[in-house]
Amino acid sequence: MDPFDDPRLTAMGLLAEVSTGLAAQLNKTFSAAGLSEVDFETLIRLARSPQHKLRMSDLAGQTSLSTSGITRVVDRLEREGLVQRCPCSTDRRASYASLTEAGVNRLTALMPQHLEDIDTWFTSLLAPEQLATFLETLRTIRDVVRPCATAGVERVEQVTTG
Amino acid sequence: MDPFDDPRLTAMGLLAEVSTGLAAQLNKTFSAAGLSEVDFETLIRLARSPQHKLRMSDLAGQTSLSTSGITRVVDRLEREGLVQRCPCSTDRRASYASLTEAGVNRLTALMPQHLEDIDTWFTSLLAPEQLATFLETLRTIRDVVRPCATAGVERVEQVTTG
DNA sequence: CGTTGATGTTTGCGCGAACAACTTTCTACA
DNA sequence: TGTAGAAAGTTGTTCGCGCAAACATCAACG
Repeated sequence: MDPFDDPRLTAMGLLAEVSTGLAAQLNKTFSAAGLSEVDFETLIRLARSPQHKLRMSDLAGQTSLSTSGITRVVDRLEREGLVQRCPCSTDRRASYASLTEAGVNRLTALMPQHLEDIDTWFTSLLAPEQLATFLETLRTIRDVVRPCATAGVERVEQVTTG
Repeated sequence: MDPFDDPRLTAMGLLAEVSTGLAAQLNKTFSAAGLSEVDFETLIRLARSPQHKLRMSDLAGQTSLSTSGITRVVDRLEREGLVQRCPCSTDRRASYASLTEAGVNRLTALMPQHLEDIDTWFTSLLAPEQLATFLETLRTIRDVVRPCATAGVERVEQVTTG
């Protein structure tokens, strides 16, 4: 038998295809707004954080970019005026990246199209209950593969499942 | 109200986190075998193709790499002896990339660990029925976002599980 | 209070991938 | 049959990102 024909490979491949294919579709809207996928990811993480700001390393933790990668992304976004660095009052090593008004505006401008894209290529394809089940399954996996995805949001104690 | 707190954003973010987080876990095994994620993706696509070979552009279509990207990947893999180019008998512009025996061996060697990884971080987390439902949903989305994912296969669709 | 090690961020460097231009070959059409 | 245009693949160029080293600051400890 062919050892490369395993249902687990198929399952994994399917997940990868969906993720990259979906990302490719959403990318169109990003680039129409002059943003890369990474740019958008960075901006939206800031937008969804308290006071629209986050420490550089927390940003790195949330985006699966390295800290040096975040430095460069924030450099670019700052040059475009979408983000600004501001010092941390309690730790002079650290700095916050915070959304500027222009950054909020840029996000706000593309958000309707982005949400429509997600609908078109993802959520509207599924019945409400099917979507809920799907998300529940994703959460199950997420909690295992990304125990630290909530860095900078909260201090969460992680329990090993034994 | 915060316009950046939409369930669709959460859903999309969850899917992205799962996909990248899972990929990061699987990557450990790849690099232990001296392969990058892209290398592995390329090799496995070849392994799962008839006669273990595929035209360069079909390879590009299946891997979401550009054709020039595939050229370089195959350059590398050929230098390592895992893949070899051979001309297409009916079209002298085209060339096939085909797995060498060394390539098959390399894949065979890491496959047990890879399958175990998929189990550990993905499939074993879900009940059989839950997994089946999950894959069904993934197929639904895949068929919409990636209509051409089967380029070069031309054959049948995979067997539906259950 | 100075030294040592840890932590947060930035820079030097190299690799890998996309885009566009180019070469070769195929196909269509007159 | 000859020409135009399309298609497959490779190469030049550019740029983004990760790794490791450097730099700045903090925390601990004598």
